[in-house]
Order: sequence, then structure tokens, then C-alpha cells
Amino acid sequence: MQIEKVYEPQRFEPHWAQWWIDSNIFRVSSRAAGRVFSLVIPPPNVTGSLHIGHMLEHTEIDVTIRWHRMLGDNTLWLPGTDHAGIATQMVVARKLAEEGINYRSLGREKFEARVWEFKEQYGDTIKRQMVRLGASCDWSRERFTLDPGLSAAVREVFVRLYEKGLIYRGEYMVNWCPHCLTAISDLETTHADVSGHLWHIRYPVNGMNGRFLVVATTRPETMLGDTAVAINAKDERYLDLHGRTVQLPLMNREIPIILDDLADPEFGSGAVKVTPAHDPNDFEAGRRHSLPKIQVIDEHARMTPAAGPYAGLDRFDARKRVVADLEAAGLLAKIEDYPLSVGKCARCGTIVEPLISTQWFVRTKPLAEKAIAVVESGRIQFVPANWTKTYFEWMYNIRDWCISRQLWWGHRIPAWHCQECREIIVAREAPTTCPRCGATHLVQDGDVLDTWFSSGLWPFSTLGWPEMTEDLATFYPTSLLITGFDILFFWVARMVMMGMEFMGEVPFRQVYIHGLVRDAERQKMSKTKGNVVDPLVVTEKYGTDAVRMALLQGAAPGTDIVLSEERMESSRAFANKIWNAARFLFMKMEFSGVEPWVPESLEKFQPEACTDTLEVPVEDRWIFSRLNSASEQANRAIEQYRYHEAAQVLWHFFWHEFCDWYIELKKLRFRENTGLNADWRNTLAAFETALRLLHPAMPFLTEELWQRLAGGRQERPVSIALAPYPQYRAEETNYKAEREIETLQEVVTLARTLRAESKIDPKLLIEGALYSRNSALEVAQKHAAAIQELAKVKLEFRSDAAPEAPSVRSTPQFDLVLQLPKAQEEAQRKRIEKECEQLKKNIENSKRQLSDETFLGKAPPQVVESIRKKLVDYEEQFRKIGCAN
RNA sequence: GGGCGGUUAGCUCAGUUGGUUAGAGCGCCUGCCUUACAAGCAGGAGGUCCGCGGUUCGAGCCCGCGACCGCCCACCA
Repeated sequence: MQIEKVYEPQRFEPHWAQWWIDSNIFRVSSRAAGRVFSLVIPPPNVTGSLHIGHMLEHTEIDVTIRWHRMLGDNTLWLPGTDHAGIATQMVVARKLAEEGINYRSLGREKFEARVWEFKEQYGDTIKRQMVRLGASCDWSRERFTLDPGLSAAVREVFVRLYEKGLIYRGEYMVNWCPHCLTAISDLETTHADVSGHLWHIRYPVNGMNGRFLVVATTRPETMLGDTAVAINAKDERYLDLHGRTVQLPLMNREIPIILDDLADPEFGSGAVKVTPAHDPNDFEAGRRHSLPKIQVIDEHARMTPAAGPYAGLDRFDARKRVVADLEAAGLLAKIEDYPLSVGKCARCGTIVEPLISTQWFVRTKPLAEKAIAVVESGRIQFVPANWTKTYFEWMYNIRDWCISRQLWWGHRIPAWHCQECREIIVAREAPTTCPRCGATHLVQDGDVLDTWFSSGLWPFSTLGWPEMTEDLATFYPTSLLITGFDILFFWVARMVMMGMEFMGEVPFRQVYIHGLVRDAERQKMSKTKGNVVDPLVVTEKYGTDAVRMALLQGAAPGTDIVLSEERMESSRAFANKIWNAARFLFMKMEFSGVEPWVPESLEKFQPEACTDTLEVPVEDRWIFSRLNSASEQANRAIEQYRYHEAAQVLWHFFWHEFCDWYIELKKLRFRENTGLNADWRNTLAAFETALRLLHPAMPFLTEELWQRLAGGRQERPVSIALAPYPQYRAEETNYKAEREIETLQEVVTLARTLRAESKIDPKLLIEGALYSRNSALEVAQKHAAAIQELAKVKLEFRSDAAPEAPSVRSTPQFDLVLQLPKAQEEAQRKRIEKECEQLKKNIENSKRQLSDETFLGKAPPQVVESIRKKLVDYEEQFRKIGCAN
């Protein structure tokens, strides 16, 4: 068999995109197995940039899924939604904007025509992108925009919530984005600290000539819409003004002075202007006092006719003019520098404008109560657990959720307005007549739903709800959700609320929150910074398996992942290492006349054929025992989402046990044409098991090698992904074999160290003597040939005391003397001195503890015993090296 | 203003219930192109675990205070 010297991932591993498509085989479930495992995967962010963070998430999901599949669990993950259509529309709207066209100006018909056109042109690209992220993409049904099944679920939920009074329509202050021209939720606004100013403005008090009430504001342009000034009832400075009015400068409008806690006597002048149409607090105050609301800024952030002479100005230009005019009128008391935080649209970065508008809201309090209860009772578990607190923090302070968006992409709100009597009809299907006045002129509400509204239904809407399908019965609640903390509130919290409301049961049992991927400079990846790592580029360069491994190595729960090229290079080296181990085996198989072979049963580590009939070589007994222990650790790690630990275990086992020792030992046995003997069966069984162990982490490399190893055997599973995952069995642990190999390793390392320190040509076979007074000597002697091969020393084994010589190196049970050139003796002496110092410290330390009565009294016996033993060892070695001198 | 996380080797990070010589990868130093692998092999150096105090026989780990860094939430003009 021809096998390349260097592993070329491009030949065997698909791109990340292709990999994700391949993973889709796990969507299908047989429903044959006992244990059910289902997983919710996050909605694809198709329009955002794809970056390595998505790949981390999908890698963790994929590892988990593959592991469960190999355990024989009935697995399913829930991908797919209507996002393809939504995403396409968003992209088209953006393209239009680039051409200087506001998509709204086209009208719905023309806009949709453009979307179709775009679909024709870029359909395949979009489809690939969607599939890459696990979403379904069915262009054929209904308007291609939305999946009709899911749309029906969304309508059903909306109607039911409305009927229960949990959805209402109302006039409220919302965050308005003047660029996107839509209301956005609190969560969609980001706050940025900026240095602003606090302008103190004098408002003349009517009927008190020369008296002014000074108010402070960070947004002077809003004063044009003031309808009151508030003072605090406890603030004695201004009590005499209560009941009077002030004259609003510039607008020359008389407005009342009201008593309200809105005014904080400690802040500024203690008096505050009230602008109910442009500030959420003022809006509430305006309600309390039935103040008129004067809108002076419109949805494009321009001044309205109500702003009088300022009408038509941009809000920030208006600010300058207002300040200048106030100053000219001598009404500007002072200007202070003042740090403030401004809200910006999370999508476009435009500063949001609080505006009054009529929107649809979800009453969240009743939904939140259940969502809190299920986390409190532990029916939903967060991993790591500290996210629980963040979740509660938000749930306890939850506010009503504005779900209407003035956009054209998304699910239309299932509400119709009667053009005759203004009745609002909420229904599953479009009504033909108004139930109140019988009119037939009904127009559907122009708003669409927040995308998180439909995403919140995901765990059940994707399984066929409201029908109680077999899938829904089997896989709801799902076992697990793997996601990032950035959408904890947007998505996770809403799925819990919706799941409890409509299924009466939690949507998932566990929520694993993964870390964020940062670049080598610890920077969060973002499009604007341009530091995003494109998975397609790095998987091309290093291989998908290597990138996966690099991600997994950093994936400790609760910490961010710093991904560097170096790390990916080192995992590529690991992939290459495994490739070459296989290459060696295949070459030797050919040489030994061994055909591709895997054991009949993949359940046990050690193939049947070798156990009873033949004397099994110790390195085989050892590697099976080590495999056993590695699989125990790997299983436990993956089960607890400790992916980094699993990666480390696999890495260490494969490289530093299987390659460094096992294969090296086996080389001694593969020097003749033997055919498929016990040695070969054991070797291939061990390698085959190791591949399965590694498979969830590195699926492509292991699949490729596994197929080659198995040849064309029919009875094996078709894919390594369907083969059983290695499981720990107590009876497969072989302590005796492990100790024996440890002894061998000890002697070989001892000799290598001494040689290296003495600068002896690595190829030169030298002579030496190994001294020991315990049974370890016999073990070592048994492996004399291996020792000679691995360390290039020909040893004499002696049970008497070692002579004092500079060329001696010791461990507690051995002394090794090599014949060294004289020049090296001085260097050895220095080394020994240093070793003596360390030993002396250790001995003192142990003695101190062993003479401490309290320690002896309180420490557990095994701890005391281990220290006693160590002390004996230290002293023995101290004596042997001849430190006393 | 509330809440959360971090500080361990030159760099990036592990360290699961406290157990006595603190680990890995990369980097660095030394020697090797040894017919599986130079993307490799063998060996090595390198750490007051942020500071102070406390609990304990014993603290990187638990408690308190402090410093610095980062993140999230919040309607204070």
C-alpha cells in the first residue's frame, strides 16, 4: 500500500462546510436504541460573518453527537429553520442600500421581485452557506422566504398568547433606530460611554420677574418638546414654586412646574425638564401627571414641525443651534463636561432615539416565573453553573418584550386591521370580514416579528408542533443545548419561557455555555476589527481535524479560547504523527505479509484470539491496560464537557504512549515475515481501538485510517462513526504489565539521560552495568534486548552495590554506570551536586513533617505512609549518590 | 450603581472534591536527517501560583481585605 510521508489533510478532509454537511447523517435517528440524546443547535447567523467561533460551537456539538452515536444512543439534533429566506431578504436590502435605494421606497412587490432576482443569482451560495450551518433551505414552498410549517407554529403561538392576554399592543417608548427605521429591543441596543456635556439652562418663572429655574440636560435639543419641569417635593429650595409655571425658552410656551420624584435634589440643580416624547423616564412622569407629549424628533432623527424654527434639522445640528440660541439669549447658566452612555443600534451602530410608537409586546412576567422555577429546581442545569446567576439576574428584572419590527423580513404579525372600524383581528388565517362591522376591507399589520420570537420556539417547532408528532414525543425535552453566552437572554431564556408555556416542560435538560474564541492578542473577534479567522481558510491550511483539535484543546468550560496559528500548527503535527504511525504499521504489514485486519468483536480491547492460547507479550498487555485507562478518562471528560481534558488525554496517549513506546517496542518484533500472528493481531487491535477513541475529536483522519485498516471487510460497521466507543472495564486493567513497562521506561530514560548529559554519540552502542537489590533487576534483565535497542547500551545486571563513580546515575531502585570518556566526569560531578541539594531539601522537609505530632495525629494514614516511603527513597538515593561527601 | 470572571514558566493556558518535587503546548538551550514521522527523535533549562492577612497538621485550590485586567446588566437628567 502506498502511503504518503506527510499527511495531506486536503486529500482526506473536507472543508469545514463540507464537514458540517457530512455531519447531517446524525440528524436521522433509528429510534432503536434505549437512551435518547437530542441536541438543539443555534440559529445560523448567515448574514453575519462566519468566523472561527461558529466552528468551535459546531465542533463541540459534533464531538458530543459522535460520542453519543458511538455509545449507541438514539441521537438527533435539531437544525433548520426559516432563516434562509430572512437572510436573503436582509442581504438584498443591504445591497439596495449600497445602490442608494431604501428598500421601503420600492414597495413590497418590487422588493420581493428583487429578492427573487437575487435568489436566482446567488441561490447556490446562500444555500451552501445555510447548509454549512445546519439550516434547512427549501426555496420551493410558499414564498420562499419562510418555512410554512414553522410559520404556522409561529402564528399559533402568537394567537394563543394574544388570547391569554400575554400579547398586547400599546403606545410605549421604544428604542428606535433612525437608520434601520425600526423599533429594537433593549437587548439589541449596546451602550457606549462617551464624554458629553451637561447643559444648565435657565427657564424664566412666570410671575416672578427675574427668577429662573435652572435645569440640567445632556440633550438640549429635546427641550423644544418639554411639557413640564419637575421638582422634588422634599426639596425646600423650590417649594414656593409649586403651582407656578415657567416660560419655555425658544418656543415661548408656558409649561407647569410639577412635583415628582423624577427630580433628584442631589443631582444638578435639583430641577429637571420633562420631555415625555423623548425620554423613557419623562414618558412615565408624563403619564403620572397627564402631560401632553410633543414629538419634536421624527423617525429619521430630524426635527418635526413641532420644533418650530428648528424643523427639518438633524437632531445634532438642532442641538448646536439650540445651544447657540440659548447662549445668545443669556439663558445658558453653565456647561459641564459630563460622561454619559449612549445607546446604539447593535446592528448598525446608529445612536438610538427613544420614540413613542405603537408596538406589540409580550407580557413576560408570567412567563418568566415558570422559567425561573425550573432553573431553581434544577430541571434545567447550566454548565458551568455560574451562568445560573446571570440567568436569574435577568429573569428577575425582566421587562416586557417588544416583538414588533418595522422590517420586511421575518414572520408577518398575524393581525389584521379593519379599515372601516379600526378593529384589530388576531387570527391563524387571514380573515375575510371584520367580525365587528362586517367590512371586508382588512389590511394585515405591516410589522414583522423579532427573529428571536420564532427562534424561541425552535425546540418544539422544529419537531412538528402543534401536532404531537412521534419526533416531538421522543425528543422533547432535548438533552442538551450548546451555545454561547452572548445569546443567553436573546435565545436561551426565551426558549425556556416558550417551552414552559406551550409544552409545559423544559426545552432542554442542560445548557452548556462555551467560551468565546479570541485571537492571539486576546481580542474578541469582530468584523470591524478585521481580526476574524475564517474557518475555510484555516481548515484549508491545517486541515479540519487539526483545527478541531486546536479548538478542543482550549475549550475549558468557563474560559475563553485564544486561538493561534502556532496551536493549529502543533495539532497539524499531531495529525501527521498519527498518520505516520499508521504509515509505519502499513509498511510493516506489507513486509510481514499481513492483510488488512480488525478484530471480530470491537467490545473488548484485547482480541479473543490472543488471550488464552498464547503467551501475550508484556507491551501488548500494557497497551491494552493503558487504552482502558485512556478511554475511562476520555469518556468522563466528554461527559462533563471537559473537551480540553479529553483532547489532552487522547494526545498524550497516542503520542507519548502508543507512538513513543509501544511502536518502538514493537519494532523489535516486526523484523520477519510472520504473517498475521498474535503480535500483529494485538498491534492492530490496539491501533484500531485507539482510532475509535480519537474519532469524535478527529473524525476524518480516523475514518480514513480505519477504513484502510479494515480493508473491505463486510461485517464491520460501514463507518468508524457507527462503531462502538471504547469503554472502561475494570478487568482490562493490568497493573503488573503497567509496572513492568514502567520499569523498562525507567531504565531506558535513565540511560538516555546519562548518555545525553555525557555527550555520547547517540548511535554509538556503549557498555554499562545496572545495579539493583530488588526484584526490579530481574524485570529489567528480561528486557535487556529492548533496552539495548532503545537506549543503545549493552548492560550487565548486578545485584551487588554500585561503585562510587562520577558516571553513575540513580533512581530509587537502580544505579546505572556507563563507561564514559574522562572529560565528562566533571560535568557529572556538578550535576550530582545539584541533585544532592534537592534531595537534602526533600529529606529535611519530610523529616520535619514526620516529627510533627499534630500532622501524624490528623493527616490520613495513607498520606503519612506515602511520606515515610518517600523519605526512605530520598535517603537511599542520597546515600547512593554519595552526597554525604 | 449592581453582577460575573480572570491574575500560575518567556507566550497561551490546564490544575475535577485542600495532600507535600505545580503540568501541557509553543518558544528557548544541547545533541541527532536513527529507512513511520525534521510537521520528527532524545535530553535539558525555566515558576516567591498578583499582594497581605486568616482557617487548617497541610493552601495554587477554602475565607477576608486590597491591587490590576476583562465582560455583562442598569431609565439617573
